[in-house]
Amino acid sequence: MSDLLERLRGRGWRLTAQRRVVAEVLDGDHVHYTADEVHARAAHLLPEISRATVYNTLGELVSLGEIMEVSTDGRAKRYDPNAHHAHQHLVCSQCGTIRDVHPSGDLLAELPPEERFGFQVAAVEVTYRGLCPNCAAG
Amino acid sequence: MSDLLERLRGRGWRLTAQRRVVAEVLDGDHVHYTADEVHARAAHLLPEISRATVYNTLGELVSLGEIMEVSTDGRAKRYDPNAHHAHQHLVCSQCGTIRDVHPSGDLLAELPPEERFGFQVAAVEVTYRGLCPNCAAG
DNA sequence: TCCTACATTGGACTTTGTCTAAGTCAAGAA
DNA sequence: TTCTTGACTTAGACAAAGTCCAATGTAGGA
Repeated sequence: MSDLLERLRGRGWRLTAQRRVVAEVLDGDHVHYTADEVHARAAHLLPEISRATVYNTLGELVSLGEIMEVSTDGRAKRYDPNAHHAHQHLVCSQCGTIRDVHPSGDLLAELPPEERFGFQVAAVEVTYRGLCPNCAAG
Repeated sequence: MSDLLERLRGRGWRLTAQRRVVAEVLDGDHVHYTADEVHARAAHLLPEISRATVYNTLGELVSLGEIMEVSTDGRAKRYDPNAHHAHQHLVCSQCGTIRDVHPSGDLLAELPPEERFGFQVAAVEVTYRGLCPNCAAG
């Protein structure tokens, strides 16, 4: 994650305490927090940090390609720090747990030309849904 | 669509003017309205209809499996009346236009067992993103 | 026709996110 | 080190999308 801060400084990012704690909160591989969760965790490290700054910082990190926005439930967006490796998501329909997964095959190639309606198709997002082991057991 | 109303009555749905106009608005194949758009169009046919009723009715139609919720942009959910035929969505990243598409292959099968983490995977949602012909031309 | 359980209504409320004006501060210049 | 300046942060107002509730209305069976 210090890599991240270095990279961002290299791109002219002014390095503030607020941005540092947001980056720190997002450190870790299998984390998909909402903006509010990021704010709560950041506030634990830096109590005065404001919601607006968290939203701003998340937005910048998305623009810079350092994190990804994921909306799996039509409610709050979640932020996925694992942006440098292509992956898709597996979501528990009951508790909402999210896991990063790697389907086989070329998902983009599965949309035949006659189903593209002249679009220049650039990306594909896949969400698998089902019951996680915990919820299936309960 | 009168089929729909018959089916719902068969399931004990009380048939009110409000529900009738919501169903009427959703009639048509390639329509993906937001709740607000449904409300606006329903109000054109039945001016006193309230937002709460539109939300209630859409929610019931989703539960009954007659329409599908689609959230392609992290903002308002959209409602897809084409719920009886499996399909996925192709979305223009610029103007937001949505088309129903039919990828080849078995998308569910592309998630290998070792990538399922014990989940009972039941469904897969795919969103293709790109520029529609109009936006690509502009 | 009457009854009643189910449906509708409007408005308050919640959640998620955006915007703005005023104040603060990181980092380069001197 | 201190100064300067434009980028950054803040609190709170605002907006969009959706939920909830108590009061009222009504579809459809008896």
